[in-house]
Amino acid sequence: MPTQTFYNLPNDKKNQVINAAVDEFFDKGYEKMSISKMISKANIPRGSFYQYFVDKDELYKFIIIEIIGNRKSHYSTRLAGRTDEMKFIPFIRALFISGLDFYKNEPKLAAIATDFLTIRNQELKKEIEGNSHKASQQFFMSMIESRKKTGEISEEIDSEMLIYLINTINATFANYFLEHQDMGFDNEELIKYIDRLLFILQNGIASN
Amino acid sequence: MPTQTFYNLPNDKKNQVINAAVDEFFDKGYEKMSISKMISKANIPRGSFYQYFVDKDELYKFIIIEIIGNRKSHYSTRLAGRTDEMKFIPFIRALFISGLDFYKNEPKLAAIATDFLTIRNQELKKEIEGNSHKASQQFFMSMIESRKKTGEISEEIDSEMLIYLINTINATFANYFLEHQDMGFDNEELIKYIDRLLFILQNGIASN
DNA sequence: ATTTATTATGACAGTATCGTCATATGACAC
DNA sequence: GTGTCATATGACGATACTGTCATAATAAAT
Repeated sequence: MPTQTFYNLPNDKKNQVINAAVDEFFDKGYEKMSISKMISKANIPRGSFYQYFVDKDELYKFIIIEIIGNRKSHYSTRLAGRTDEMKFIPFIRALFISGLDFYKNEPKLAAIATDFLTIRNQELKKEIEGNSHKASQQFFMSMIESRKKTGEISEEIDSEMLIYLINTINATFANYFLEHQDMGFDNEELIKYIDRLLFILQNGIASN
Repeated sequence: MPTQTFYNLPNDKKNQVINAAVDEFFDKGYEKMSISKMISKANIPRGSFYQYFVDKDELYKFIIIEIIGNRKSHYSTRLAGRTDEMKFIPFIRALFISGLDFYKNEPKLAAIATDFLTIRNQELKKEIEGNSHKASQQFFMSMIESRKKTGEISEEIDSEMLIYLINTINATFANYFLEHQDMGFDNEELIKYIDRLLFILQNGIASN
């Protein structure tokens, strides 16, 4: 995380650094991202960077947790209120669609967030995931359990596996956009994809 | 791909190079893998390497396509014969299990193959995927279509989306092992996981 | 005006990697 | 034993990046 010095900076300068860092991480990914290049993009002297951050990992943590985390929660909190009333599939649908929104409006941040899922530095990854992972796991779990009681979800379903499946789908959806950015999907089409997927999730593949 | 010089090498030396390359790619992943380090592991002089391969990408292609591709097909051809008689879900089950086998018997190769799915060099990725991608897509497609005719799979299912879902699950299963290697799963437990997942795929989450 | 604390700056040493090239070695042919 | 391939070798220049440190600039305080 940044030093106090960084937080004390005038906003303009802070944003220069943040924007350059986001650009670099977006371009090169965590592994290949170079502090030297980001410094010259941000137009700050080398020494200054090391006054703001200990090293690349700290910069990365800052971008993922503070910058992306905050931006992301802005999208997902729209959902948070209404979860109790919602049925499960519509909730998942809303979740995926809010993911799409994030991707459309903040493509760079979304791409960095997706890249984060594949970084090889497991220690760093776990440190960044921290408790947020457990929290979201528990949130899903209690939601699924309650929907089992109302009969919406079959008791036979393995809850953990369902969570895993949903996260998986969510992650690869994001990946899919990354690799097909050129195709310029429109929103309607994307939502059709989601609905086709949710249909399978709801009904399974079997006839009747 | 390698030069003729490389293919002319005595097997021992060839294997030295292959093993060192596999080790390095396994350790560091495509992005961070260093030719210098692999050279010294393989105990060959720097100049020799450049007599065998143009650069890292060519070495990578060789490892993914020739080394891993061949090894992998060894596992999947066990399946290939019986696909006609099999029902869809048992086929997918067998597919996942053969994936597990590959992972258990060739963990390094499997990890490299998984890492390959996440490389950022899209051009290289597509070049390596080449036609094999299309071929497997078509194979699945015709299988699904035929199972729709027999009534095993509902006509309402979007075939393309189903393929996507299966590939997704397959890929993240592999990822899951990578990140939890320490846990030393036994085979039975793993197959239980697969069955729980397939149950969802078969029946959906809805009650009845 | 001096002192004190904070921040800025960029030259520098250290390290890692890359791809090349001139030269050496070996094997086989005539 | 001379010539001709094919292969081996490792020193080298080029490039890129990292983190540090001595020094300079700035602001605020007395």
